[in-house]
This record gives sequence, structure tokens and C-alpha cells, in this order.
Amino acid sequence: MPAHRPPDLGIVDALAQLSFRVQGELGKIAAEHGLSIIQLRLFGILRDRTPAMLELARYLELDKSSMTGLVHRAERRGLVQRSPAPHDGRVTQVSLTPQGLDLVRECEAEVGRRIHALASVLTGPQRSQLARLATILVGNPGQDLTPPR
Amino acid sequence: MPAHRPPDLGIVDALAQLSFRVQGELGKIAAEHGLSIIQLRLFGILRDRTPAMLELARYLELDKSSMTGLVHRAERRGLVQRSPAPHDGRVTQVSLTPQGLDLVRECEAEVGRRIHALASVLTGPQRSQLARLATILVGNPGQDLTPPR
DNA sequence: TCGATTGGTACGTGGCACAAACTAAATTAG
DNA sequence: CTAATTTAGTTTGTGCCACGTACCAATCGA
Repeated sequence: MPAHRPPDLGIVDALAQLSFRVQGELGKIAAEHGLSIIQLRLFGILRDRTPAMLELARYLELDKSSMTGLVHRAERRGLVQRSPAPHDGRVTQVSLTPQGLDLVRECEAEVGRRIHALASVLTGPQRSQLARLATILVGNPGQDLTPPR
Repeated sequence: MPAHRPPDLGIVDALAQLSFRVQGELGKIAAEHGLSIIQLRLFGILRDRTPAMLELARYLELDKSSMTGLVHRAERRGLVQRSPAPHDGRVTQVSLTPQGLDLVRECEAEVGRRIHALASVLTGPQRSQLARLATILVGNPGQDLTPPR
């Protein structure tokens, strides 16, 4: 391997810096749509499901008391709605409003564009390989942050 | 959409989820040492430099007014110190105290352990490849797709 | 020298996250 | 069938984080 390149970072620095880079993009996209990154995550979950508050807290690894405010602020803006669960009077289910769904789709499209742009410096095979390796990393231990759709 | 054997995530989802996974680890490590993730980043910068407030803000992509509080809270805990710059009466330089340096080293060691553990499901060559690809992604400058806000 | 620029802080606002205390619904024990 | 317990969620209070505006002091430029 001829050395036309700067030396690779170690795996630790490489992953850490990459994570900041990606989070930076996500944060900017969220901000452009008046959202925070945690709300973007919340909405990503709600795109496929209608979970209870506690389920959401588990997905996001937040305390249940943090969910109240998070959902409340989104609700106040008409992006999500609470509804009582039919078979358990204690649980309230959270779902996207049509307005919220629109916003999610916009953000998702933008995320796709920006991450693709970021990855555009790689060749096609490199991108595939990176996707494969990253999938292994996130898919591996019982630590399920955001289960595959 | 690759239609191969194990359903790899697309590059977008793969990178997004990986970034959340890595940030989650970093956040936990920071929390275990009584820090936030932004402080961990701050300290990582201070390990090598003694920048001015505005420089720090640029590294972290924060407003300068955000720096005051960030540095102040760290200073209050004896982890960093402010000092006036010798040749410009306006500038205050920020540096780690010995105590702060110790803390940084602890955190760095822990980050190394945890990220290595995360990456331990990969083979050696896979890790190298991942480090190489990630290095390409983060090393790419001038890829700023975001107009100034 | 005077006006503009630069580096930094102060203050007010709002979002985010937690812990502890609390309510109400559901479940289990006796 | 009650009584005790568990579970889902909210409320309240605290603290951090980030921003924008306004402001001050030092420096620079004409």
C-alpha cells in the first residue's frame, strides 16, 4: 500500500470523530426544521409505531419523567398526539399527527441527502462495505437502541 | 437497496444508528465521570491546546456566548483555568488543570476500552477497513454543505 | 484620535434530563 | 372481595446546555 494518504486514525478516534460528524449533520437538519436531535429520534420511532410513553423512554434510554416534557412540547406544536390505550387505562399511546408525519418525511429525505453527500467521497463498494461493517456493529449485542424496521 | 443475504442497513441508517451507538457510549462514560458529552469534547481539545474562548467555540461549533458558561462550570470544579493572553488584553486562554488532565486521561482510557469492546465483534481486517473508511469520511475537509445560519 | 472591529461576559429564554414525590389504574395476595 | 403492591405517567424542582441580545473593554484602521 503506497503511502499517498495521511495515516488512518485508530479505530477509536475514527469512530468517535465519525459519530460527531454524523451527529453534527443530524443536529443541523433537525435545527433547520425547528427540532432537536432527540425529537428527530423520537419522530423516527413514531414513524413506524405507536408506543406508550414508557416504551419510548426505553427506546431513547431516557427516564420516564423526561418523556412527559418531550412529548408535551411536540404535542403543543401539533406534531404528535396522545391517546389513551384501549385496554389499559394507565397507558397513553403517542402517535404522529399528519403534520408530524410530513415533517418526519422531510427530515428523512434531508438526512438521506446529507449522509449520502458525506459518503460520496467513497466508492460504491466502499460504501457497501462501510454499511455492512456498521450494521454488524449496531446489530450485534442485545443493546437494541432502534430495532430495524 | 442491496438485496443480499443478511439485510444490511442502507448507508444512511447504518451511519446514523452507529453514530447514536457511539455517542451513547461516550455519553455514558462522560456521565460516569460527572461530565457531559460536550465537556468531554471540550477537554479532548484542551488536552493538546490552550485556545482562546472564540477558538473553542469554533472547534465545538458553538456560539461564543455558550462558551462562557461551559468553561465557567468546568472552572468552578477546578478542571480548567482561564488566563489572560500575554499579547492581547481581550483574549482569555483556557487550559486544563492537572486535575482536569487526570480526568481526561481516565476518560480517554475508558473510551478506548469501550469502543474497542464495541468493535470487538469485527475481525482485525474488518476493524482496519472500518477505521480506514471512517478516516476518509471525517478527514474530508471543505465538505461543508451547510450555509451559515 | 475617533470610529469600527474583535474577544468576551451578562442576562433572559427555552429545551433537555434527572430524581423524588405523587396519582390513578391494574394486578396480586390473602 | 378487599388490601397491598406494582405499573404508567405526571408534577415539581434542580442543573446543564445553547442561543440571541445587549453590553464592555481592548485593539486596530484611517
